[in-house]
Amino acid sequence: MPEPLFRKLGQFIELTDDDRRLLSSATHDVRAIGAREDIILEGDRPDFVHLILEGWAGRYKILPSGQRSILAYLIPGDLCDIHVALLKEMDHSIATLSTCRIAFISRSEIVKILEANTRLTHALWWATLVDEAILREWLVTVGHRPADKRIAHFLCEMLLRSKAVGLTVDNSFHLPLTQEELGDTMGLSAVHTNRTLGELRNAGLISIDGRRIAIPDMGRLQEFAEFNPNYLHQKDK
Amino acid sequence: MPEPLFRKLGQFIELTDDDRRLLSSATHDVRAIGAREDIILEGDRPDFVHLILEGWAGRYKILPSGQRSILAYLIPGDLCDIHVALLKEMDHSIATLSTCRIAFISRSEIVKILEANTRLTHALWWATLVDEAILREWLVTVGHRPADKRIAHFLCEMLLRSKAVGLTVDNSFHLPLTQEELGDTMGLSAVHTNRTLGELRNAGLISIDGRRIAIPDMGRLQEFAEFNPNYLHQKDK
DNA sequence: CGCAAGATTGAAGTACGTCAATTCCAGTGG
DNA sequence: CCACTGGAATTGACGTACTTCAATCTTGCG
Repeated sequence: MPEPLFRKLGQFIELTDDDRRLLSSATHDVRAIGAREDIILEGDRPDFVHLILEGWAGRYKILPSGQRSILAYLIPGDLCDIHVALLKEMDHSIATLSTCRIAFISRSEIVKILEANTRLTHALWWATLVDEAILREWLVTVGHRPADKRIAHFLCEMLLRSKAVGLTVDNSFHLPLTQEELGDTMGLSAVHTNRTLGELRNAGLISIDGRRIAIPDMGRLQEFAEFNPNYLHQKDK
Repeated sequence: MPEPLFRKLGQFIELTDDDRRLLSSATHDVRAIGAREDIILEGDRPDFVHLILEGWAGRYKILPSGQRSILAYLIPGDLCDIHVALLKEMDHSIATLSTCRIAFISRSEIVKILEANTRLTHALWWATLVDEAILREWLVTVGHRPADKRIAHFLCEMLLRSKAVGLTVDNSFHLPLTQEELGDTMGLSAVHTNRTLGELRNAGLISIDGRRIAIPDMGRLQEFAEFNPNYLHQKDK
C-alpha cells in the first residue's frame, strides 16, 4: 500500500520484503481528507503519526498579526510528525492543500517498528534529517535570495522531490497552491509573487498551465536559481 | 566531563550514572580551537561527531555571490553533526565563533551508544528534533517578522538556550557575534542590524556591554518579539 | 601607542509591500 | 447552454523598510 514511502526510503536503504510487510501492516488505516483541512494543530499531542499517500499537505504557523507562515510541504511518502513520539506537543500545525489520502499510524505501531527493525529506524531518521536539510536551504532562500531566484529555487526543489516519488511527467508537476500560499511560503506578498511568477514565465524559465508547472530547461532554471540539489540527499542523479 | 550535554539531555530524560559513564567515555578526545576556524566544510564526510563543550560555533552556507547565510548557532551541549552517521556528506559548513573546547567523538563510538542504550538514543534524537523546531521558527522570523522583532526574537531564544546550559547571569549572556554575523543570520545588512540594535537599546528592551547582552525585562522583550518559547521544548520554564 | 576590525552615522537608491480596481475562470444553478 | 458567482490572478499607483555606498568614530589588542 504505502508505495510512495517505499520509494522514498528506498533512496536510503534497499527495502527487504520483510521491511515492506512491516510498513504495510502499519498503514492499514487510510482516510481520505478534503483540501484545506487541518490534520493537526499547534499544541496538539496526537496519538497518530500521519503518512501522506496522495496529495499535498503543509506545515504552518499563524503569527499574532494573522500572517501565515508556511514552513514545509509534505508530498506522498512523507511522514508528517514522527516528532510526536518524542516531543511533548506540536509546535506548528499541519493542513492539507489538495485532497489527500493519508495513513494514520498509531504511536504504538511506530514504536513497534523502531524496536523491531534497526535498518528501518535508521531510514526513518534519515528522512527527518533530510527534512532538516530542506529547512536549512529554505532559510538561506528566504533570508538571502531575491524574489525571482527564491521562487525558481523552490520550483527546482519541488520538481526533484516530486520526481523522486514518481509524480512528474516530462519535467512537469502538479503544484496545488494559490499564489497567496506560495507567497506565505517564500515570505512574499501575493502581489509580488504574481509579478515574479510572470517574470519567470516571460523569461521562458517556467510555463504554467492551470495548477501544473512545466520546466522546459531544468539546467537553465537551476543555473538561474543557483540551485544545488545536494541538500536533498537523493540517491540517484 | 561533558557537563553541558548532561544538562541538555537532562531536559528530556533523567540521566542514570550509567548514561553519564557512557557519554563521558565517548568524549575523551577534547581539543581547543581558536575563534573563527572551520570545523567541517560542506561536502565533507567526516569521521567524527563534534560536541561543543565551551564557546559558540555556527552552521553556515556561502552563496555564489559570496554572501554568507548563518543557519544555526551551536552552544555548549550541542552536537554539531550526528547527521554524519546517516547522510553521505555535509550540506553545509560549521565554524567556531569564539574560542571553543570541542569533544571529537568517533563515528564508531556514536554507533556503540546508539546500539547500547535506547534511552540515550531517544534523547539524542530528541535533540535533533529540537534543532529542527528551531529552524522552523527561524524561518518564520526571517520570512515574516520586521527587523526589530527579528533581532528581539533571536535574543529571547539565545537567552533561554544559554540559561538551559547554565550560561546566564541575571538574564544576561555572552553573544560572541559581530553585527555583520548577526545580520547574516537574520537576513539583514550589517548597517541595518546596527540601526535596529540601536533602536532596541533606546527602547530599553536590551542593553549591550561589549559582547554581553542584558535583558532587563524578559517579559517585555518577549511581548515585543511575539516570542513563544514552546518550540524550544524545554522542560523547565 | 598604533593599527585594524568593528561600530556608527548620513544620504540616496531599490525591491519589496499595500491598497484598490479589474479581469479571469471554474463551478453552480437555472 | 448560458448567466451568475466567488475565489484567484492580474495590473497600476504609491508608500516604505530595507540596502548600498561611503565616511567617521570607537575599541580591542599586539
